[in-house]
This record gives sequence, structure tokens and C-alpha cells, in this order.
Amino acid sequence: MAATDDTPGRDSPRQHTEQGKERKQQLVEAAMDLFAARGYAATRIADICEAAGVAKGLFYWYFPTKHDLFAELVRSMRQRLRRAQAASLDPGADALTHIRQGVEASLLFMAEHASYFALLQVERTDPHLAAVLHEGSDVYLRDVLAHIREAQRDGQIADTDPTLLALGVLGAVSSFSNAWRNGRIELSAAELAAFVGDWVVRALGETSLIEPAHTT
Amino acid sequence: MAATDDTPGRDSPRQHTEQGKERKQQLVEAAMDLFAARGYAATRIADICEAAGVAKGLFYWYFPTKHDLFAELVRSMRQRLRRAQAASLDPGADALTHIRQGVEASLLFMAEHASYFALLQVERTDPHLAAVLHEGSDVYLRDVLAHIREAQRDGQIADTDPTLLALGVLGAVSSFSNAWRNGRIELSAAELAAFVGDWVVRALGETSLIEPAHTT
DNA sequence: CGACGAGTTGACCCCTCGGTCAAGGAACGG
DNA sequence: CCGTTCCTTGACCGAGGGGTCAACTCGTCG
Repeated sequence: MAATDDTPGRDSPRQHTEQGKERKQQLVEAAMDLFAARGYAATRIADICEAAGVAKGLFYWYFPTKHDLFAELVRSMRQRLRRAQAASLDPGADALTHIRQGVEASLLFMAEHASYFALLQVERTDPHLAAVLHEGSDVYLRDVLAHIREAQRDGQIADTDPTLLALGVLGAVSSFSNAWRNGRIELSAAELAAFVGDWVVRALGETSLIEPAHTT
Repeated sequence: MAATDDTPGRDSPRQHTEQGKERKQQLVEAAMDLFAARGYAATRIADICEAAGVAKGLFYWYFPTKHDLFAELVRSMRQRLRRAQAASLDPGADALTHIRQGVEASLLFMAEHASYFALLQVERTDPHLAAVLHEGSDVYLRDVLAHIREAQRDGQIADTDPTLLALGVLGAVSSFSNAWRNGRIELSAAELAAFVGDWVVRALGETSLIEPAHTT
């Protein structure tokens, strides 16, 4: 399953036992909560440690810097979101449906991990962090783009610039999810997901409703 | 025209001459550029002063704290945006058109003041700043809400929860404007404004196209 | 001219916070 | 019982940066 940090020897001299991994996880979780509540800059390492009930020095046993903790958090969550999206796609369905499903899955995932996404909404400030955040953000765009192109080939949506449409989809997902997280929307996550699915499909200009037969 | 800070005596002991007001403006503008480029936290007061070509101590002649400068910036820009929106409304037009016009005016305004809105997109981190930012953000929502309710009365858009729809409109405006600012959209500001106007109207579900006669 | 207030300077204070370190456990293998 | 490796501690360091201050300038009024 992966990745860059529990591969044993490599180049980090750090070797973690079971207990060690638990501690690390505790720190990550404490950090996520605090970051979400106060923002990255306003969260001191001392706070994270206090929340996790350990001494400050221990932080640096598990993470080289504060920034590295953040990067680890971001990368792991991005991976999980993409998995959730992929899992939501009904293999038999058409492209427009896939977009709707992806949108709904994203909203649900964001609702479930609200505190994390509250953090993201907020943390493009620091150039270092922004780099980590942007580093993989295009993958979402590419995913949506592919679906939009397909839907256009099938005549399901109008022939506008697909990038623009894709940005609209991502924008809708993130802004509704933000609004929900900030308590501006009363709906349950599932209801919101359904609404945003509809909203996006409408905005994409579901031509089939207006002209059921498509010639191109 | 107005407002809270050139009223002479009130409760601040500070009295500014013409020269003083110019200096203050220089500082505000330098700050805006730097905030936009690096974010609030990463901009030192020393930087602002250097950019404005004055000594650091002078900053505190004009502003009690860094935060106050920020607040002044935010409030003044919010006022200007709302004026631009109001000015864009064609008095004779219907509600849905008003929404479109407001959306377009917002996009144009945000394009014109890109560096400022880049800052906003970014600066909800600090609780203090967030307070200033949120403090007046509902006025936009209320404006859109009013138009949406009217459009619903006129049968122009579907009878969904108006708050949800209004949030969608605001979300579309801000997310497209962000994307444009980040260079992800190649269009001119005017083209983008027109596109987003269409996008929003479509998402609102312009029922008139589908069922030209409305009964309720 | 002297007084007074706006404007301006840069050295300085001081606190916060990321990061370091030396010292000490605890678990385990030999 | 010794060595080794992982784990944990809290005192400490140092830089960075917000905010202060005493002093100096400049224009204006009496």
C-alpha cells in the first residue's frame, strides 16, 4: 500500500515500533484538530504536544519539522479522497452520471473529514504550505476534465471550454462544502451531496432535457 | 463618501494633515500588495515600511496595530464592491437578470482588484482576521437571497431552498474568480464574467426554458 | 522667536515559538 | 548485567518580528 515513510531503512535513520506508530498517529490527529481550529501558523508545536499529552521534545522524534507533519497530513488525505471518488463511480454509468457521483462522493468525504478540509480552505497563506497544497491539486481537475470531455462527446453537455466547466464543478464542490462546514447549510451531508450533484449537472447544461436528440 | 475614519475628532487623538493622509494611503497600498503576495502573517511591518520608503516607527503613527491596518483595508474594499454591484443593476430588469448582472459586476470588480481578493481567499487563518472577514460577509448573501426569492415568485427559477441557491451563486463567483486570479483561466475578465453569469443562471435552473408557462 | 503638534527616525525591548540537546527510561537480546 | 535501540523529558537557545520610545525635524500660529 505504500509509501514514503514506513519503508524501513531508506534514508531516514528512524525506526518505529508499534507503540511509536501509535504516538505518531496521536500527534497527527492532535495537529489536525488544532490546525483546523486555529490554523497552521497559530498552532504551536507545544500545543500539539500538550493535546497529545507528551513533552515537546518528542515531536521531533517523529517529525523533522512542523512543515513535514503538515505535508504528511495533506498527502495522506488527498490519497484517501481520490480513493473515495474512484470507489463511487458506477462502472456502467455515463460520463455525466460519473461527474455527479464524483461530486457526491467528494461532498460526503469532505463532510466526514470536515476538520481537515476546514484547514485546507484556510491554509494557502504560507508559501511553503501552498506548495504542498498545490502540488497535487491538478489531479482533481484532470479527472473531472476527462469526464466532461466524454460527456461532451456523448452530447450530454454543451460544447463550452471543458476546463472552464471542470473548474466550475470543483468550485461548486469546494464552496458548498465550505459553506456546510461553516454551518451555513442545515442539510445532512447526504442531502447536500444530492443537491450539489443536481446543481452541477444543471450548471453543465444538461442539453438532453432541452433537446433530447443530439446530432453531433 | 463616508465613514469611520476621516471623521476628525471622535475618540482617536490622531490628527492627520494632507501629507499625513497620503502617507497613510501609501502604507495601505504597500501593505495590500505585500499581503497579497505573501499573506498577512508572512508580511512584516518592517517590509511594509520599507516598501513605502519610511521608517518602521512611522507605521504606528498611523495604525495602532497591524491588525487595524488589515481591518481598514477589508472594510473599505467591501464597501466598494457593494457599490459596484448596486451600480450594475438595471432598474428595469427582472430578478434573474439582476442576479446575472450582480455576478458579472462582482467578477469584474474582483478582476480589477485581483491582488486584494487573492489576499481574502487566503486569509481566514488567523482568528482575529477571520472575524473581520466574516463580520460583513452576510450582506452579500442577503442581497442574493432577495433576488432569488423574487425570481422564485416570478417562476423564473425552481422552488428549492433559496439559501442553498444563494450560497451556490456566491460560491461560483468566488471560486471562478479565484481560479482566474491563479491563472487557471485564460479568458479576459469580461469573458469570464459573461461565462459565470450563464453558469449561475443555468445552475439556478431557469425553468422558463423548459416550461415557458409557469403556474406556481 | 518660542511653543506646539504633526511627522519621522532607528535603536531597542521583549515575548513567542521552532528547533536542539543532554540526560534518562524501558524493553529486549546476548 | 551489559549494550543497544526506541522512547520520553523539559530546560535551553536563538531568531524573528510586533510594538515602544526618546529624540529630532518641520511647518504654523501667536
